[in-house]
Amino acid sequence: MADTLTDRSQKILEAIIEEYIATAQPVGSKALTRNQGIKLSPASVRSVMAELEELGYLASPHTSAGRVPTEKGYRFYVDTLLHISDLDSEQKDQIETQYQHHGLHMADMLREASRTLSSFSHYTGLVMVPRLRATIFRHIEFIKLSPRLVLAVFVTQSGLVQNKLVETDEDLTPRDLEQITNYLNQTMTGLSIQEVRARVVTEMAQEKALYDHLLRRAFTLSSAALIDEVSGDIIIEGTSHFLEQPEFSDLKCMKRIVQTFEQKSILVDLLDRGLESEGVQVIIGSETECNELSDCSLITAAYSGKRGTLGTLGVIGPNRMPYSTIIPIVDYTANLISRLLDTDND
Amino acid sequence: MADTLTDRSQKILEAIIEEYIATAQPVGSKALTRNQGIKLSPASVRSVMAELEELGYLASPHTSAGRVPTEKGYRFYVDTLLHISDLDSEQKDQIETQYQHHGLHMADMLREASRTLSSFSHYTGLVMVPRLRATIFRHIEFIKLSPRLVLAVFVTQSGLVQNKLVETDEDLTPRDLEQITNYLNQTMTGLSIQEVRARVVTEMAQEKALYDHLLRRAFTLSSAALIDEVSGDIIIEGTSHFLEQPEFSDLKCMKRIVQTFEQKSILVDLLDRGLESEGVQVIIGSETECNELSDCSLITAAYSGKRGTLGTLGVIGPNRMPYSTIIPIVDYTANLISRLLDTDND
DNA sequence: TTTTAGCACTCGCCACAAAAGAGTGCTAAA
DNA sequence: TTTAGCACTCTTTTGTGGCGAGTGCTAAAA
Repeated sequence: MADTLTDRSQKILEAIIEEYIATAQPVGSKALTRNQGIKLSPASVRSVMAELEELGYLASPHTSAGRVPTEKGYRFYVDTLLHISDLDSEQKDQIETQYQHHGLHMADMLREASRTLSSFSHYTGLVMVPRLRATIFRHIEFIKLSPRLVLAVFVTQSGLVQNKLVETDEDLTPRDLEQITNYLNQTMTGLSIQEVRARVVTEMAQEKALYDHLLRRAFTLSSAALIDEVSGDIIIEGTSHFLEQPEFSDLKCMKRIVQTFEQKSILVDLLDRGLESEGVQVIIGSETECNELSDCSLITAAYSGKRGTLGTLGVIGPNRMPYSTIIPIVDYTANLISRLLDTDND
Repeated sequence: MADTLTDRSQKILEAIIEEYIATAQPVGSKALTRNQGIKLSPASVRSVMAELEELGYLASPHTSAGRVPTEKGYRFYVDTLLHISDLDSEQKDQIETQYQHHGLHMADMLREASRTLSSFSHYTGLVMVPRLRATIFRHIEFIKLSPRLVLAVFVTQSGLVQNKLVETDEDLTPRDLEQITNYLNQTMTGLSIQEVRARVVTEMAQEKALYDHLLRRAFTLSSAALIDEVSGDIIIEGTSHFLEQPEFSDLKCMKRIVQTFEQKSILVDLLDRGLESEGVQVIIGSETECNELSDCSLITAAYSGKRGTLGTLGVIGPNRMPYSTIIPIVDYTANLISRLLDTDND
């Protein structure tokens, strides 16, 4: 197929998609000629529309309705038609001020990011909490709570704090713990968690370490403390915006989506995809590879700390999203978070 | 008004409410005589129903529909008609096993409680994270992250771990921090947070403390670390169950409720109410004193640790909830959590 | 006195039909 | 190549009548 659409076809496709995004109604030829700067008669537009439908960019719900973009249509729109403008500085300021009243705590910041994404986009905000494995060791501390119970507090370079309760088989003294703490902090600081883990494993394997009681304990404790959660956590805000979308007025369908959100794991996978990419990613409909989300699209971007990508954040909504306004919001938020993480915990 | 309903009226009211809870349909006189062990003719039932409507226990949506319980009806039902049975041991086991795969971390346990409440009740689970002020000091630790940045890790008797980043105006050495940590842990362990706070305030006010550099620092740091969050946090699970309720098929109304959930603060207030009461509380409809929740009811119970009430948990759903099955679930869960908190962190 | 059967009445719900409206594709003219 | 005209299709809306469920009242039965 000659997939190179003529200039005119592209203009019309763009106009249709934007009209549909704005109204959620199938758009007809007449409506197009009325609203936009399209200088053609409805009849001409119709022939182009028929062509676009033939090529799979549009679909008609039924004979006497207008046209609706297909996923292919959205994809083409996002890839080649869309011109995204920068946020105006007023909006940037507005977003930025949301973070000022918050503390330095990374968790608070990420929650606020999700809220902000949601309230500025009017869709649902998603923020993935950094996977442990993506982080850099900064500090670990073991606190003895009771004879066999130790609280491991682990702080990453980016300021993420993670607690884990560890049961020990021997009664370690505070002095032991202090030594272990000191040892680990001296040797591990600045290493990535992968490196730390690898180190723990190899050193534990070497016999010489096994002779050293202290070291063995240190490695046992730290490996218990640094077990990665199976799946990363995710912060979802603004689910209620989904209830505003006319396309989800069907309660059955609505419920499936909300349940998928509550499960979280699927969203984690989707956000994971954006980890390695630069800039803003758009996942449309069935590209989610999840039946429940086949009418949803995600706009995601990765955020990073001092050393490399930490996680991703974004917005999820119906396919019919105003990409041109939301992409800059996601982009700006990701950059803002990266900036804050860079400077905050110096 | 002679508010003492006759035995027969009560029976009929009970039957109507239970029928309505089961079917979500207005119940008519005929349906009643068919289903239940009511040995009266529809006509007799009708006259009783008219009477109950007169007294405000029932309402009719329109002439040719059956009757629907009013809030007053539900209230009466819950207060005097309801006979709650214990959970059978099978269900108890089922609930209890949910907690076995989870670690010792209190936060995980509370999240699991919310999930369990939701999945066993088929409504929405709510768990309030203990307010700092309701807890007992167990351990505090200050970790130096950078010259002016200290991470305060605070552990309560019940095992709740709370982090706070504190900016200091002077560059404290690890040695300083250790001394401060030791001092606080020696003097404060076992005190309630109120007591700790009071102590910090009074000691800071005494001049003699001000001369002691170490002490002053200790109190400054700890008061910064122990500031109560304005509102407690809350764990909500199973919002999607609301989408199953026929009474909320109106999207507008649905959305208002979900938004209220997202805001959390209103739910926090509602859960707060149960803090001082023994046993299970039921809040019905407008008793929530929140317009958005005027069609919702809450079933809550307080849970406690070694020393006194820590927080509350419960279920929220439509007024038309099967109170008789949910009350035992909430009750049992609250007791279970209390038990786990008592034994876990010895 | 209490309960019940009978009956007229009200009202929402549903199915069906007709009309209205929106949009299309095709064809022929500009 | 573009456009006006037109017949056609299919949804949506509106209206109507009948059905069913349920009620309140009254008079008879227990």
